[in-house]
Amino acid sequence: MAQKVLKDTRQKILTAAIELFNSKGFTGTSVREIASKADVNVAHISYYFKGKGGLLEFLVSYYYEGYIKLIEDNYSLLQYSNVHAVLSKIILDILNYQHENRQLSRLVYREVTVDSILIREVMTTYLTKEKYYIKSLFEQGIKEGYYRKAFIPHLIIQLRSLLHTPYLQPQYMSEVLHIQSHEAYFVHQYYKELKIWLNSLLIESYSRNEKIAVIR
Amino acid sequence: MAQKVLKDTRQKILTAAIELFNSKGFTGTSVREIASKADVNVAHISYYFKGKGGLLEFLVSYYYEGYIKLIEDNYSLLQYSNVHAVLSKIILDILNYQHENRQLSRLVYREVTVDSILIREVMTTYLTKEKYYIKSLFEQGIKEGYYRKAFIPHLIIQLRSLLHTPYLQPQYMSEVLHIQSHEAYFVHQYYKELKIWLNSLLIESYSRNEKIAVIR
DNA sequence: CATTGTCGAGCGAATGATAAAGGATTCTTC
DNA sequence: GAAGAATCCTTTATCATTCGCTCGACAATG
Repeated sequence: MAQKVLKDTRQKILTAAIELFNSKGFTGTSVREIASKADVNVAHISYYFKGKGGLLEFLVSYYYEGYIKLIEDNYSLLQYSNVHAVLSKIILDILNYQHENRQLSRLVYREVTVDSILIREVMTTYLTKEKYYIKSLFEQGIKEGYYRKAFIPHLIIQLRSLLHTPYLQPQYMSEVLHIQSHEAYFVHQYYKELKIWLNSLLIESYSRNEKIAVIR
Repeated sequence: MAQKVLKDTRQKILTAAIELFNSKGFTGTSVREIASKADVNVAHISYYFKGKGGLLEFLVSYYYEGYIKLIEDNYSLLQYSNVHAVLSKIILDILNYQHENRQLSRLVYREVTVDSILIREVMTTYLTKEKYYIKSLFEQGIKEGYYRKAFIPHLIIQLRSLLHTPYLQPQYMSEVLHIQSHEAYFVHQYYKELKIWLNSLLIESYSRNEKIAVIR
């Protein structure tokens, strides 16, 4: 009877869980809190997600599915473009992806730092893929003479650090640095910074005349 | 009776707590686990630290006390040195500090990303100080013409990202990138990378002839 | 003796999970 | 389209654990 609810139960649980996991952490949130915030019966969480753990697993997988797809899509454009342009575009897309999924980003990046079986699985699937693509791009860039020689794993950790940290620490960004990282404008601003970092990898002759096109 | 125990109860609790908070997170660890691992009675935790929360508070404060002291000590050397040298030394010292307190670093950096009253206090005391010193150094560097003009808060978040992330994600470092960030050698290697980043802030004339001395 | 440290026991509250039963909806078959 | 079956969704109530914390007794120390 009555009108159909706008959000179905499943989606309401997800929304509430993201918000609570984001602000209180996974282990710091109880299923009753989630059910209460979602205005839903407690049993639904087990019904739809096989318990609290399954809920986190779903969220993490969902996040990294989109994250990896984004990288793969850009990587496949390599045949029509060049390494530097593709990397730039990946950086921009990841920033936007994080911006659109701010709460989810923070909780995923945080929970991924605890020791657990789930996390180990995530690393061997998604994060290994991420590494593969980024590594390939840097390798090609070096091979083709665009980028200076460097220890690639160190480049990867630097890139990841720079990309993720602002979205892992939004309260620090706003309350200490007074940067409103949740505003869309931040993405543009910060993207410029990361471009500078990426350009610093270019060998001098290329960085001078900007021979390499940039996708905008 | 018997011989005096090597570690006193208080210290045993701290050691166990660091290990458990590090691997399972604050809310993911119970006081009973800590007491059990420390081979100590549960009541001791409340007796010495006023409960589990007080234990975390102590650890976080302890960590940032050393962290800030390190920065302040270097900052005070500014009168005998120059901005670039001081910043380089701070980077190296922080890396070493994190290396010597690996488990504590990870747990502090993780717990600092959850919303809580404790964290808000930490930010307004320690992290504001950190920001003050780093900001001052960058400002002076720019004013004196060493560094290119830049938006300083963005420099700070970049520096912090690059410094902290490897110690926030040691499992990622080892299992995905195959970098043994827990070995002392990593500090030296990674320091070179951060020097490159810092040098990229130098304006061209300075970066070319390396006029500015580097503390080693 | 007074202070400090240690210990076991247990309190009340909260935790994650599920069984059982009923309701709602969809699908099958005629 | 109607009757019945099957599936899906929702609710209530409750289970067994585990949570953080503290009380009161006891031992060690100075």
